[in-house]
Amino acid sequence: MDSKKQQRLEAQGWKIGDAADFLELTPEETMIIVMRLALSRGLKERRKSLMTQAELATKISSSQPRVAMAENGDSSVSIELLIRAMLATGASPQEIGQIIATSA
Amino acid sequence: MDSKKQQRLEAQGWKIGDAADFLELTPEETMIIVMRLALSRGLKERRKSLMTQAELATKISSSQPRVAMAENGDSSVSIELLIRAMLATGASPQEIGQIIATSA
DNA sequence: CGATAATATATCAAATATGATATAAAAAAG
DNA sequence: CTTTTTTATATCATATTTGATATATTATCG
Repeated sequence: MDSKKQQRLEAQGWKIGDAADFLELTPEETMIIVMRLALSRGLKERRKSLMTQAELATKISSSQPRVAMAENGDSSVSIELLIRAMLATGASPQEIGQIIATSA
Repeated sequence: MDSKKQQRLEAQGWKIGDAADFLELTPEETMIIVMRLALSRGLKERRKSLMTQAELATKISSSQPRVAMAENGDSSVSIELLIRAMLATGASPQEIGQIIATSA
């Protein structure tokens, strides 16, 4: 992994490093992170074609900055908020399940 | 409820529906709750054949009471903890995604 | 270009989720 | 039935997640 991407991930609160550091993550921890990133990406893709971050924020009684953090994979955003946001874009449980199923 | 009784009640001005209607939940709120319950059930099923609640708690650095709450669909348990617990029972992201996809 | 809209980053108090602990209740074993 | 194990419920201090706000940065458009 190049150091710029690493710096970005660490700035977002993730514990990502080189191969040795990476071993400190259990497979389960890695799977959770990958699921969250998959949901983030899916959210950004869906939302962009439908509405602004501010509009989505209103739909889920949240704020534009939090939607931005959700789409950027910030570690302070819960999986539940990611799912709530996905649903607010019209995503079905099937689509959400598919994203999780194919994330790792 | 049989439809005759419902018709009688509605004729009297009552709005009869299911639990979601009664609680005035949006479709999205309902979906989230159903997802959580599906994960709870899946967790309980998987865990029971493999280990005790106390053993699972240790695996996810949690406590037996919290695992009990997770399996009983307590609202104070996050979707993330449910997923972490599922993974600790050996469930794959595919299986977890499948549970979510088919929940609603 | 300059203006306007959209998105990203930082901070914060309040709400929610957390593991731990004690212990009650229920189930299983003997 | 009695003991032992397992699961459920209650409480609590701590940690995390939250929406709100201010504002910086970036994209869009005229």
